[in-house]
Amino acid sequence: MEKVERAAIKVAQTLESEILSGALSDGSNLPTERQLLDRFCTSRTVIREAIALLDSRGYLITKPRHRPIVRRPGFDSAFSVVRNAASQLLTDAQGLRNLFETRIFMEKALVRHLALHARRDDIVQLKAALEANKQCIDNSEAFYQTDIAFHRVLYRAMNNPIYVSIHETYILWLKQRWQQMPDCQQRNQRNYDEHTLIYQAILERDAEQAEKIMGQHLENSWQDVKMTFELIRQETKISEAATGEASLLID
Amino acid sequence: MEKVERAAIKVAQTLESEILSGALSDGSNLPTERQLLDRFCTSRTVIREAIALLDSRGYLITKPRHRPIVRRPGFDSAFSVVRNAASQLLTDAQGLRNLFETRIFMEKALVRHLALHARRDDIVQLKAALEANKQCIDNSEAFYQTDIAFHRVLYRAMNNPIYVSIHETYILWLKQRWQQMPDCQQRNQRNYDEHTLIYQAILERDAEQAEKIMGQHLENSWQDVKMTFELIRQETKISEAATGEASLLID
DNA sequence: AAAGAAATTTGGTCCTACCAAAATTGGGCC
DNA sequence: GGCCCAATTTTGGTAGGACCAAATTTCTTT
Repeated sequence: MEKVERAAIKVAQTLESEILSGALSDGSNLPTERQLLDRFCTSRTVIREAIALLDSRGYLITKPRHRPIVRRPGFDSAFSVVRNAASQLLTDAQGLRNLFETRIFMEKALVRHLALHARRDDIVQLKAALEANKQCIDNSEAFYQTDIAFHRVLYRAMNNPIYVSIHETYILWLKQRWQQMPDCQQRNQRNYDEHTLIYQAILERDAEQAEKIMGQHLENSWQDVKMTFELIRQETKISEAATGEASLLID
Repeated sequence: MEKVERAAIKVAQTLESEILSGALSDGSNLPTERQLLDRFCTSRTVIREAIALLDSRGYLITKPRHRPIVRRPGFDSAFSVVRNAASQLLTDAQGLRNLFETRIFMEKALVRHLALHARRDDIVQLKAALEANKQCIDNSEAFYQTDIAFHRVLYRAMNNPIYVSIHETYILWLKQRWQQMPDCQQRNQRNYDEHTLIYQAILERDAEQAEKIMGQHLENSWQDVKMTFELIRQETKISEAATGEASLLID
């Protein structure tokens, strides 16, 4: 179509189609830059630019001094791109709340759906996840993992990989927040209890109840997240005050 | 933290923080590469790499032979990144269905929410969108726009910009499909009727009914989308057959 | 003051070179 | 033969210079 197309884009498109067609198989290494340079009869600049492009679109995963690894993109890679793009929005309290709100909305809808349409197997998995969750109440790290696993069952039950990717993205976004939360066995217990109530509501096919409990559950979680947020604000305030003093001294 | 960090990343981070702080104001041009080169005491290679990075993360919009334009990212830019990343998945029938399924799920949940919590203003906007929709039944292009506008009201009613971005992304993904649909006034009429039923259900605060109609509405839409998909498949089949004949002739 | 021509700047591409980190090779040892 | 460690080669990251065509700016002309 367009004759004036940047060279890197053409190379990237060629490689992209080879990745999609399987000529470059998933998980294998990309040829070295000098090999590609040779093959495409172009400069290393262009090759490296093309690699950067493919990386940004999720066709490759690159580590600083290593050969790029080919990755046939799925929905997860699509979402891995948003992760970076939105990362900055998570430092803003309102942005994070907006995001968390969509999660609440999503999971409320999920449990409603499950309460109405859960199959036997879904129930079994939920039960198992709940049990694993119970075993870890006294271990915050392990509890966090099983907590995630419990929620993941909800997404998985949709039988559509996109939901799983969405869940993983939420987790990734919230991970840094969780790492700043203090250990609190009481919180674990509360979360477990709420999980149990959700499970029971689904078991009893009570969509209203399931949705309601999930709403409460996640609003409670939000309070935890918000708390870490305010902790940080206090810290920065303190450090600002400190630098303020320093500047006074300088004056 | 890490002493072994790629130079381009450091430059990108510096520029990123300047964009976020407003030192580089939204809409303004980035300094020329040579100016940046001078400022950061590094090679043009690194500068260009940093620019590519910022571009891929939505902090800049670049046109081939022009200065990059600074863009303070919002949720929409975050989603604009997914648009590219997922575009290839839309050529796969299963991928598109998975995507459409999430839209159905989302909008069913939206109308349920609206039926339960719509405020007077939301109703007014829905009514207006519906009326505009009605006026365009005989004009597919205009109908398409008002159709989108009607659904957009649902997302907007959540008072959270993320929902709007999600909607825009769905629209963008499906746009190319719609462009391949044949004009069909009958289809417009059907869609309008369904919109009306949804509106009425919300008006009557009948969440179940609203959700049900929305489900039917979007499943019908899916049939339209799917149809365009099969049209393409037939065409490629035909062209393949043609090339097959050609090769026979060559033999 | 507006329009057009000339000069300058800038982005895209190419090349060469260097260094440190990986990958590969080659021994030497068990 | 198989395994581990050192020497060697290859490779990715960065620097810096060069060239061209497209953009931009400056200057001239009307």
